[in-house]
Amino acid sequence: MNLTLKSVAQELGVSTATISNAFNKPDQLSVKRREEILAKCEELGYSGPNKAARSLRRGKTGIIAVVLVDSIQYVVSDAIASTFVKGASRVFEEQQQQLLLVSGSSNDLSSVNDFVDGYLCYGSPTNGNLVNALKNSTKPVVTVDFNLGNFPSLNIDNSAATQVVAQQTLKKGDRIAVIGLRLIDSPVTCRVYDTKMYEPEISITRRRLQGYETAFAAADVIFDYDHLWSIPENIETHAMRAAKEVLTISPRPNIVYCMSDLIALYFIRAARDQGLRVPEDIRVVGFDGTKEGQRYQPNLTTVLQNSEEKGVKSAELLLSGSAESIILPHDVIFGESCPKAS
Amino acid sequence: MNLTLKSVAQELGVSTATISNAFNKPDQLSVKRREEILAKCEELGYSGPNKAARSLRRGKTGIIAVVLVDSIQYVVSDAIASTFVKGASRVFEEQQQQLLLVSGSSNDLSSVNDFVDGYLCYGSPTNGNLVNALKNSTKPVVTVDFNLGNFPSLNIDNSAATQVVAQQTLKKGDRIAVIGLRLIDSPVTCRVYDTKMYEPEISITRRRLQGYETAFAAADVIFDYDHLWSIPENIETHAMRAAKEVLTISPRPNIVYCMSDLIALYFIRAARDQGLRVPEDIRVVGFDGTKEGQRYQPNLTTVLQNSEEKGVKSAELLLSGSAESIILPHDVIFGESCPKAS
DNA sequence: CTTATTAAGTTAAACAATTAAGAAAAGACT
DNA sequence: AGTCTTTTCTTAATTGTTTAACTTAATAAG
Repeated sequence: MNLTLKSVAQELGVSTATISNAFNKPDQLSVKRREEILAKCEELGYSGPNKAARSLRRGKTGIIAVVLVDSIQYVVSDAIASTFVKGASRVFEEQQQQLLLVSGSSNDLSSVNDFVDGYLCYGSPTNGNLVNALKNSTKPVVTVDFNLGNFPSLNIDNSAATQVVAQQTLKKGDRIAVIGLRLIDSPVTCRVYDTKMYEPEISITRRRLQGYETAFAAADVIFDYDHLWSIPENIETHAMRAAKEVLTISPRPNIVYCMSDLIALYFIRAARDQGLRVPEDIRVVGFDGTKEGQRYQPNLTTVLQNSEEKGVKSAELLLSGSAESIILPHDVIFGESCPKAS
Repeated sequence: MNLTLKSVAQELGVSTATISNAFNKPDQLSVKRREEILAKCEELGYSGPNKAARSLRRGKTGIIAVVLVDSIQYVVSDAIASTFVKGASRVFEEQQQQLLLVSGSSNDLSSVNDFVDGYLCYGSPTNGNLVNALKNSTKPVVTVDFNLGNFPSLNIDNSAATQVVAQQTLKKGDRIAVIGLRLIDSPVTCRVYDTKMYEPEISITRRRLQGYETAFAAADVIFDYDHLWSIPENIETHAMRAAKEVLTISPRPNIVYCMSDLIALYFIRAARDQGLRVPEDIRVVGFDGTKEGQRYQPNLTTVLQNSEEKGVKSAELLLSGSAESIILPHDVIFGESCPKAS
């Protein structure tokens, strides 16, 4: 037989309300009675009110869904994303909230919606169904790295960051290439040309591109989208493919802006495989400020964003119930892969 | 106003049972009526029966807890563990089960127990409270990399693996050191000496040690626990610390068995920092068969275990309800870091 | 034209808690 | 002693479903 409030109440000869209060509202009964009850529960092996029933009645579950726009598999193997989860999970642990990891590829949230108190969404939601599901949510939502309707969000100023980097690295007469990440809705690595890109609202990388473009325009450097690549995932295969394509351009670009450190590192590798020197023959800029990028020889010129802090702040934002959005600061790091232009 | 079965039923002038059946048991009502109902629900924005209420009534939630003995932060940053999660999550996705990641540091499962249908537990449960919580669970449990009571489990034969590796690499007169992982209950890197180690039942690394010892004994090589280190976490800091301590032994060991590839790689780095050659001056053996270990120069002699398959098989085992335990096969790889002894 | 069978719905009792409102007992105050 | 508070506990409604058991209507069989 399963233990319930009712069965325990019977056992003790008190009402179910009293047992419930013993667990939830200690001031509603005498100290002595409360101790009796808790002792008896311990003895019987009753571990407290059933959470499903409680949440049904209360409308709260104590579980927060962390929605990862890319599949769970991706996040678990991606350093940036996993650091984000690390930060968020620390806050939830402190505030006694459980964390439910939800893959954004799952298209709808109906299967978990009733078990969670809110959503912490990370990534770039190129998945329209998911966006709709979130929009229609009656529960609190915080978005990270993208904006959605009036939901509070947490971002760094991506376009300002790339604009500053480009402005301070670009020289007159430079031949530019840009390797972007998820700029267009395609499963393959390719040039962008005139393909319709994701909207800046939704895509951080599109905003990064805007920053570059502003700087390019200000420096009177011509930049066409046939020198712009988009890779679908931040992994070796795609990065290498794009790098090799970039290196076939004639005349060869002498500066490459990459939208992640990972892309930048593989680009350097590809360039060296062809006997090119970085930064002498070709300068390379990254984005993220990963440890790998800083340890590498040459270390990367990049934008440092503190992913763990993103996790922490966004989790706090969600739990606070505040409706404000937050812009986190970032740092521009000048490394050997692309020295600051004087 | 919240939409419920009841409110939708009223709107349509039918009973709640009929609406429920429209969602759960299509054969209990006419096709026409069912379509009417589903259309109306769509129109009203009712997305189906509330899951909390359903689980209260049914006693099933459709959520599986993946319990990570180490903190979530650790797993997310550890390649082996994250590959495991990757495999498991694929199976759950296929079988329409949600995955709830639970940190084993949370000491008890009462906060999630009512929301899950079962537990998939990964790691070495050095946390006694957690072990008790699992033992008392009334829900299905599958353990991976350790055994707990009569619960079905999934393991590779750790002691056989290390025994074979040691047996085929050891030479007469070798001076041995072993760098273990979580062999004792300590937060610091240190020699084991006569400290009480975890039981083999619970600790895969203790079982690995047993394999080594069997081989050492068979080869008539003396091995004392003052040449045995234990590091608390599989990360750079601890690995480096242990490596440096090992390298101070005089006379210096000429073969080191490491209980993970990560430890082995950092050991090689530390040895080279001191001008030593691997394998000429000192031979190094790893464990796990990671990509990094195979790509490195020299590539590692190690034991390959397929973590993703572990995730897949254990998830399937849990969902199948079978009570059998599984021993997965492993491979011994001989690399340049420690050639096979002839 | 009965009678048996099947189909299509309804009723009402769980499921395991929470909580507002009320009752009884105990203490405090005049 | 009588009245007013406060403390302590109980009653009973409520949360959103599922499902066994029942009713009614329609169809098939004899």
